[in-house]
Amino acid sequence: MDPQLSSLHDDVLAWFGEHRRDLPWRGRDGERPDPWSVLVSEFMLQQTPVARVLPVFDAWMATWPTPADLAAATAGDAVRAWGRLGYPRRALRLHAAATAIAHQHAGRVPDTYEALRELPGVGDYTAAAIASFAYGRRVLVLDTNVRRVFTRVVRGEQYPTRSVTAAERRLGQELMPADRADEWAAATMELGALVCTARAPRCAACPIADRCAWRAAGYPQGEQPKGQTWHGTDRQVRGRLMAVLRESHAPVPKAALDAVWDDATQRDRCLAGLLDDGLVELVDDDVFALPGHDEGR
DNA sequence: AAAACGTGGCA
DNA sequence: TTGCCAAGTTT
Repeated sequence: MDPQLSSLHDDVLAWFGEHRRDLPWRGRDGERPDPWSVLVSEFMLQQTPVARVLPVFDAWMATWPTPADLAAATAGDAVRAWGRLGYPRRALRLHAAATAIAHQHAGRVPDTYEALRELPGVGDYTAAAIASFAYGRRVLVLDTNVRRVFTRVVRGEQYPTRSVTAAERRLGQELMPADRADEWAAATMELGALVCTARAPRCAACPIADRCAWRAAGYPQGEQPKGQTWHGTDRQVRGRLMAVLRESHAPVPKAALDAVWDDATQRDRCLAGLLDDGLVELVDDDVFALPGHDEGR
């Protein structure tokens, strides 16, 4: 084993041992976490900060402690419980994943990357994360935190590219330790989340600052991909429409939805999009609700 | 393969 | 106040 690599592992893992956050989806004192908890948390954490996930996660697991419990609920119940986490299609896909697990996997969360990857809403990152954290498999977990850490430490650049490159995967594989790969994944993610942050990295607290290529190069500023616009977009309109549906337990007349946005063309396009996505159902003439509102009564 | 897809906190 | 950013996936 390359001694430099070995000491890199040691330093990062030692730092993790001291600064690891005690999050509810993580196992206690060396024990593996519940795979369902890992899966639910990973869905919620897609593009959403830990602090906002915590309360919703707790309520979710109390309501649906197993995949079969969620599968027995309606999709609308899932969307409503999702609350204001954002990207409500994730709630729909989590519900669909639970249904697939209940019916095609005997209620057990799959334990291989390949099987996980088949579940709705589970992409490369999420499949790797569940396989690693829940089952200890030695798979490469590349999230935005890990990518940023590797890009800075090894490549000497401030920001990773928009999408994962083959070179990045190669590097990630080379850096991955033979043992405790799951701990390495969690540690490098945590380092990116707590120290090697996007905006104001806390290099003074970094266990590997002495070998960081970006730091050694004098922190050259990189080009940032252009940010997303928000005001006036369909996403904003969809968000407002969903908020009305979510907060009402009774079906909603179209007039109530019309009130959230002036531009009728855009508003109707967005409502049609939500219907198409399966986030909204037409329950009567000009009356709408979250999906499956009248099932199981 | 670029673009769509929510939300709220923080600088 | 505006813009950035957060454990991505899908089409």
